[in-house]
Order: sequence, then C-alpha cells, then structure tokens
Amino acid sequence: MEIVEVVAVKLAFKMNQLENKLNTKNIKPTSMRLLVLKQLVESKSAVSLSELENTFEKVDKVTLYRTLKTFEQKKLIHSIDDGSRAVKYALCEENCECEPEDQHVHFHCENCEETFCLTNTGIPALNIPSSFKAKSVNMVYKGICANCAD
Amino acid sequence: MEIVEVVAVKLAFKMNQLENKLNTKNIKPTSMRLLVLKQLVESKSAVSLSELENTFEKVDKVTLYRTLKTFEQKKLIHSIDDGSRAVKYALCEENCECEPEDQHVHFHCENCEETFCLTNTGIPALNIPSSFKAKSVNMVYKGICANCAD
DNA sequence: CGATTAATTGCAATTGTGTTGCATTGCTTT
DNA sequence: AAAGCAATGCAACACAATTGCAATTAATCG
Repeated sequence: MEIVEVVAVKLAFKMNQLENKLNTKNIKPTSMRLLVLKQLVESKSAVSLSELENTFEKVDKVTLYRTLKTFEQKKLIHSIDDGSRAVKYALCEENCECEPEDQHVHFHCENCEETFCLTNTGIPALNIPSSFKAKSVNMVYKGICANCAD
Repeated sequence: MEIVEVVAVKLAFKMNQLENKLNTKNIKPTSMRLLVLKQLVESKSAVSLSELENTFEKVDKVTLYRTLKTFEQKKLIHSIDDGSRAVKYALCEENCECEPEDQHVHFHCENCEETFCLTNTGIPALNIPSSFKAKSVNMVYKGICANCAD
C-alpha cells in the first residue's frame, strides 16, 4: 500500500469519527459541519465566531453562526462567556448534558485573549438561596495563562 | 422644624453619604456622578449601561459609560458578565479590592433578565493548574429568580 | 475677581458581534 | 425527474461598546 493511500485511509477514518460524533448527537453531517467540527476538535482553546470566520475565509459568517447554534443546541459544544466581547465555543466532554454538574471551570488569558477549558476542574456545588432555581452556571477565571506566564 | 426642612436635611445627609463614598474612593464627586451613584445604591439588582440610560433620559450615554468605567476602575462598583449581551454593574461591598477572595456569586434570571449579587455566597477557592495565574473570577448562575418562581 | 488650565460632559460617528429575512443551492424521497 | 425540505449564502439590521473632538464646567493661580 502506498503512503498516500495510508494517509487517505487515516483521513477517512478520522472523518468517520467526526461523522459519528455528529450522528450520535443527531446532527446531519454536512461537509460544512464536518469542517467546523474538525476545527473545533483540533483547536486547543475555545474559539469565537469571528475566529472561525478567519479560519475559513470563504465561508459565510451566518452559516458558521448557525452551525455553532445547532451544535450548542444538540449539546455537542458549549458556549463560554469569558468577559471578552465575543462568546467562545468549545467541545463538550463525552456524555455531557450541560447540567451544572457536567460543567467545568474556564480560564481566560488577559494577554493572549485565549480561553481554555479546565475540564479537570469541575464547578463545585454551592448553597445559593433556595428561592433561586439554577439551571446552568458559568465560572471563568481571568489572568495570565501558562503560555504567557514569564 | 418644618417637615420639609427635615426632609431636606435627610436628603442632604444622604447626599453627604454618597459624596463620602466617592471621596473615599478618590472620585471627584460631580453632580452627575452623585446621581449615578444614587441610582446604583437604590437599585436592587445590577444595572446595565442602557438601563441606566433609560433612567436618566436627558443624560448622554457616553457620559454614563465613562462614569461607570471610572467607578469600576476605582473599585466602587464591579462588572458582571451575566451572559446577556450587556455588561451589568453593581456596587462593591465595603473594603472590596475585587480580588478573587472578595468576589461573590451572581444570579441571572432568564425570565426577568435581572442579575442579582449573592453577596453572602463567596466564590470558593479552587485548585486550578498552578501554571495559570488568576487575577479575578466571574461566577454566574442562570435560572429562575425568586420573584419569577411560580 | 478674572484669566488660564485641567477635568468633565455632550455629540457625532465608528467598530464589532449577534441576528433576521429571504433567495438560492443541494440533498432526499417518491 | 419533480417536489419538498434542510442547509447555505447574501444583504441588511440591531445594539453594545468605544473613540475623537468640541463645548462646557470646575479648579488653580495671579
């Protein structure tokens, strides 16, 4: 088997994984959506709509916007309000239902402006007054990230 | 002493308190700022710039914007990113330095859109990876508030 | 007090994100 | 192939945040 074929097979396999991810969440896997998902999988930090727009210069902003909305609604990704003007998005963990107990802490770097999922740091359950009925929670630290420190 | 005089004295006293608050934080107490501060003191929930704009129809939005920025910088008020499009502002507690240990949890109602300070619920210290240097933290619950429940 | 300087406020205009409506494309089903 | 529906692209809009500059007000000094 030629090298190129191997690569092609690996790519196909990868694409298949992405397709499965979409199917699992009941999202019809169009090529557009596969592309966006691929970008999200590969990115080390959360991305905003405009960042995504820059990645694929050819693609319309509104399409990306609606793609993200669909992904979020189907609980494939979650949105993060990091205090910057733009909402960021990142992949959910396996089996995430976006309930408070599924959610984790985020960190927003004031220097490079990137936002990271601290997936290992869950958000602790707090005793807020019982008259408030919480459905979700957003917890974001701001400061200097590992890459920008020193 | 006439009733009106008593009221006048009380008002003067109140204004004096507000003026003190500004002086303590090294903010020159202009009449504009006193007015905005008064509004902030009286409001039961956090306010956005546009809400403030509606309260004083005569006042320019930019003035209010800069007033809030000044207040925030001098740590008289803190800003809250509640996931709505607009940033909200609320008075700081006495002696607040806006460090993570001074900060408290907020609650944003998805029904009435109001945002409340849960001043009694501090934000717990978490163990985030030590490579991240946190300077501040924003924690907001979303759901249905006490007034909107039922 | 009047004149000079600095700080504050108001107005006009711009940027950027998020959003909707509608036309067009492309896929599915029969 | 035709009809129907979902997805995409284009244009336009809504609104928060922000900047630059002019006008006003407050503070300082002679």
